[in-house]
Amino acid sequence: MPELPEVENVRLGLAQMGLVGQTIEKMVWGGQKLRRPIKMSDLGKIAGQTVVQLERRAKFLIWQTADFGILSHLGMTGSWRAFRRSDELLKHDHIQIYFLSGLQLTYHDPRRFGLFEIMPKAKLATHPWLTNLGPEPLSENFSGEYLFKRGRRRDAPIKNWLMDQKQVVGIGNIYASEALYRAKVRPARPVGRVKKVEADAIAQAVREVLQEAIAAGGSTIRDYRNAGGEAGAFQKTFAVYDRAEKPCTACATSIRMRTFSGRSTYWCPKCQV
DNA sequence: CTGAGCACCTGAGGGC
DNA sequence: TGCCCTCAGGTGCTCA
Repeated sequence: MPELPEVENVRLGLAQMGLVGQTIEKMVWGGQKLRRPIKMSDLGKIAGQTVVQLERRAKFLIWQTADFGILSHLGMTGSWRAFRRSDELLKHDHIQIYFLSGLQLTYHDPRRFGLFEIMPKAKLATHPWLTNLGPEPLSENFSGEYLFKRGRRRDAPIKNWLMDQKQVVGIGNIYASEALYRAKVRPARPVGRVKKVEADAIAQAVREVLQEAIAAGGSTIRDYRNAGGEAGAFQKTFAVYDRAEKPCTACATSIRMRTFSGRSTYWCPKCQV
């Protein structure tokens, strides 16, 4: 489900609710494993800890307390919702975090592709989930030049390369198609055959699409909700994603779809070269 | 090493 | 109504 704009909106929402500064009373896990089992012993250690920092890196949410780091990845269908304490649980609610203030956070994830782990703070920096990640697409470290240089002699379709978190993080199936449409480059083009000017256009398009999607509250196809339970709005302005056979908004040509490594991919055969 | 395919899960929606 | 099939915002493993 969530790509960078959705995770960023969850982070913003949690920050606005004042998560930083809240003290954890207890954490409860329902027992169903996500992508990996959650270590029960870790949950007990977190009681009494105060959240001092909330960040996003790639598609991970990172919480820090004085002594611990908490990593959360939403997978395809994960969401955190915040509300005043209540014992009412929905199906697929897996983790509850109770705060002394009365705030409660619940992790909900029907498909259970998400990840959740608590670790001593010192282990955060070297955690395997956070190593081998490419640059943040909205940082200076991601540019057309970076794409052009790193993509040389690579044969993978540019679309797959953009989704590879080792190359650049945060871009998933929706925003890869949307960014390539804006950059006017076909998704099947091998990265190694992307020209420098095109690489510049792609990097710029990635930044624009992600920033606009963040501002629109992310994209909601079915599951995504922010921490307040609200859907995003960026799906209303998709140029190509999920628009197979519909007219291109620029030239009216029928939008084409095919799968790349098992993922549906959309483009305009006339606007994109 | 690279790239492709599949596995991991549940639920929604379409065809019959 | 119900069954069966396909598909879904991700990623990690295996295999050629």
